[in-house]
Amino acid sequence: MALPSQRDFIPNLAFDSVIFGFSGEKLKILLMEYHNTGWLALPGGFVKREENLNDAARRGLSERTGLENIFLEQFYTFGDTERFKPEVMQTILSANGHQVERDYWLLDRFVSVAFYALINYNEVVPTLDALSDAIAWHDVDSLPTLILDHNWIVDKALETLRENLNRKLVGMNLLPQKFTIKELQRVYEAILGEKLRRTTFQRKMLSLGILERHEKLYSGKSHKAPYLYSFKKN
Amino acid sequence: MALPSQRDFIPNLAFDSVIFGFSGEKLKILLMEYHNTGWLALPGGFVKREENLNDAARRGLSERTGLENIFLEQFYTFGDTERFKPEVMQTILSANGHQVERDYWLLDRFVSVAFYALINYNEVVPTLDALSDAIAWHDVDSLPTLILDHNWIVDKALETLRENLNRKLVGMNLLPQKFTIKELQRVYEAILGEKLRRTTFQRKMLSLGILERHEKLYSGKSHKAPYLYSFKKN
DNA sequence: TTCTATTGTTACATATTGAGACAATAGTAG
DNA sequence: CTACTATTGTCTCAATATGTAACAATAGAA
Repeated sequence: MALPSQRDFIPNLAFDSVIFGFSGEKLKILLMEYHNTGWLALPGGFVKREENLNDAARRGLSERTGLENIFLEQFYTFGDTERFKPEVMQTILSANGHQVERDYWLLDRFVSVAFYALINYNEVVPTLDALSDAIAWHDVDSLPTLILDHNWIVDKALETLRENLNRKLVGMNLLPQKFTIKELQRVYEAILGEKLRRTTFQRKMLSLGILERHEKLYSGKSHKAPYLYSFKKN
Repeated sequence: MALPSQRDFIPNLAFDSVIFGFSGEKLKILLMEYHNTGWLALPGGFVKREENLNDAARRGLSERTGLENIFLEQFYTFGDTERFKPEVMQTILSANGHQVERDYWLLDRFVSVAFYALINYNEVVPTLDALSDAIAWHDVDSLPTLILDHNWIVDKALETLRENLNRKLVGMNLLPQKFTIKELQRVYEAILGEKLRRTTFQRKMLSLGILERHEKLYSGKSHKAPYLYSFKKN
């Protein structure tokens, strides 16, 4: 597979995406594993010369997950010189059988705009890119070491997610359209990393007036069935 | 004065700063006026090849205000293609007597990382840059039209400032070290754009336990003198 | 000494949240 | 069909936090 050409992209500028999903129990993110190195990294990409920055990230997200219309937001731009480790990209490229010149554009310094995305775990079909041979979900609370500053990027994404949880009612994007309040509570708990009180959470969510109540969900378990809810359209 | 050389900077990447100050009554920002055009713009600059992104913004801030150790934080990266209007920079350059080639690097597309800064209005000595002939404070609630998307950048900065006001106790950076609660209240009111209730505000601030009480401030007015406060270190 | 404007604090009503109690109910075990 | 269990939806009461107003203290002016 051909490498991306410098001519098509803005030099020295990249994006990386922290793609969050919720398994039903734990908060997870998607990580790429690079061929022959075992190295793990956030999915990312480059910005085309005639493309909006945010559209580039959305394109990358759709290429990796097959999903459109996803919650996606930038949260920080990483531009420290310590990011500049040409030997990392060099190794990844040669592990893929690519010989490049010392001044090849991908070996240069990159400033990376970081985004976080919230998606419905069950709808995704993770798809590889040219340099990777695996893409998989990993628990955010027990991540392995990632390349460059990617662990730091994930930490910052989580921090932003926590801050935006109530302010932007962001939790909804991690669930299917219809869900129980218990499931919503588990999402909040996974993001905040702490247990919440059931009755307080239920009262709080219902009092916001943003939920629409639907039919009950019969799980087959021997207890009272919870109602399903969806978020009101605007 | 010589133009910046492409060789020293990362191409296609800029930063812009929304520098907030508080006059005692109104929230203000610093704007540059470009020579011979009357155009107004946010102070900004470019990132040196061996310089951290955040350090570049801090350098630009210090060049414009003479201040070090300032509250400075990035809040968004603007990367839409509509930003790309080479005729704007072209006009600014020729108004300054610079003839440049069509492919001159400053005429290319730029993605701009935007920062906001909070400074003590009275300590600043606004300083010009190479292309401008005025730098001055402007009321944020009655801004003129700025070049490119700079009005939009200011709006987003204000929005971020409002969101961070309580969360990060950011208001303190706009005041001198010692201040009265009334002055602090005026800062909050200017940022939020609404009147606050005196007693509630006073109780709230004191209950946070972040203020240290000092001597009284005798203003010469005929009424009870308020206490001066400072923020506790850490 | 009286008066005015403003400050710091208290008091009470109202709203929000913490913590637990309780009835309703879907299935399971007898 | 009845007793039992786990979980849900709702209510109650206590503990906090906030809105609103009252009030005493006080720095200077008249």
